[in-house]
Amino acid sequence: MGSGATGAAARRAALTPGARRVLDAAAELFYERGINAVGVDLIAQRAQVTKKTLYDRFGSKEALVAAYLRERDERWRRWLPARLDEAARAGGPDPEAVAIARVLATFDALEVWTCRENPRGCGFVNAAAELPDLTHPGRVVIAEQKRWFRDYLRELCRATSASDPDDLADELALLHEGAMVLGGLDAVAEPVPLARRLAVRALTQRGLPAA
Amino acid sequence: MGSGATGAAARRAALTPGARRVLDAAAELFYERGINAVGVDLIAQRAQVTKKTLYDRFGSKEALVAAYLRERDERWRRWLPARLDEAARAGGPDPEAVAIARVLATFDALEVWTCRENPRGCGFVNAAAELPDLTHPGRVVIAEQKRWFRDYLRELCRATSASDPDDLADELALLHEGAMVLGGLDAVAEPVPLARRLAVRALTQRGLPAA
DNA sequence: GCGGAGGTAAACCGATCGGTTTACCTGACT
DNA sequence: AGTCAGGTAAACCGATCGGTTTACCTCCGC
Repeated sequence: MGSGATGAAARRAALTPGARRVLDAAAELFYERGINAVGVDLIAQRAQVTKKTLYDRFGSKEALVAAYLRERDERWRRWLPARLDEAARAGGPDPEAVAIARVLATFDALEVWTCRENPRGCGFVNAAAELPDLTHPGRVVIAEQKRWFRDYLRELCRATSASDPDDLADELALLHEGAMVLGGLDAVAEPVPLARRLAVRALTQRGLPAA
Repeated sequence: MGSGATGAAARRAALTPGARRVLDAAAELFYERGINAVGVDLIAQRAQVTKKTLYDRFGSKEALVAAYLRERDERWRRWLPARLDEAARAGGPDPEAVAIARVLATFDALEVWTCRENPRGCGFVNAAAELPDLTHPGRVVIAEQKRWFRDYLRELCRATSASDPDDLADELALLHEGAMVLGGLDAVAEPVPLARRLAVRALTQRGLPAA
């Protein structure tokens, strides 16, 4: 753990070309068809790799599932803040206004993200449905992801002058989850804007001037 | 469709004792472990029935999955309105107040329901995660369930003097889904009260006196 | 020039998958 | 007395599951 690249980037770069293809194929298949419905043989075939290579790199299907979820989580953690920084730069000089803009920008980001990556609903919620065992390594990643997002929302809310920002963060988390689920079931036409309007209301209720 | 019992009750009563046990066992196992993780052999064993009986009564696993979801849907459709009628009777003589009480009572009902039947999140959302094929008979039942609940919420909202009641109903649906998902992941301590508070805000925003 | 990492190809393992078949038994209704 | 629905018990089917093994090949760095 000395000098040079560390953490997520290092782990990603450390992947063998074959392993990279395996993980990509697994990600696509697990999300689109469900984890238990996809066998390792199919993954190996899609990745143009033998099963031996798959097991040499990942050890087990369980571990591959965890790797899939971990990478999905990392992508989200890298992408979301970048997106919010963009929105913040576009805002005015007023720090309070910027903080509020960042909170609401999470919904604009969600809109883009769900279109691109979540047509079948939240990958973590779907995975949790298939992994009832709480000790499964994938379940641990899911718990970490939900925890991270909650804490991130708290940060954003605390940056505003909202009363009870932690409570506000929980409300926003609920709105995000609801929008993703409804989007996956297409039970409602435009769930994200719906959630955003509810979020605006939650902000104004707390005395914030939400444009 | 002449005299005597009809519809759901008839379908339920029509079940053979063996078939009844199969459906009960399947419901428990499908919900707790996931649909694809449960084999027909295990279901038959739990129901103390041979596989032949299972296939004689249900024809296929697909059909059994659909029957499981259909019964879950029927239970919910029977239970929820009964619950709301209770809440309405407890309300005062003012019809507007009663209508509002019924809307909010959906969240009190949800609280009870999730404790009793949904510790692992919404059974329909979980099932949808495992059934990517939109033509699967189970998927059809899921679509019907979401549709029914949406329409039911619209009814409730239209009974109030809320402006744009259909839109309000969509918001409430989103809050319900969000609360169920968060409850299943226990990412938040008390998701249902959280959703209920957001619902109250949605009502007051529309000029309704939500107690 | 040699060893080890990364890989292919393919056979193999026991277990389980969804589903079928044959033979026999039981109790209720006609 | 006879029929038939609802069942048990158990063998059987081909396919697939997650996972392992053996043998061989290739390229890169020391």
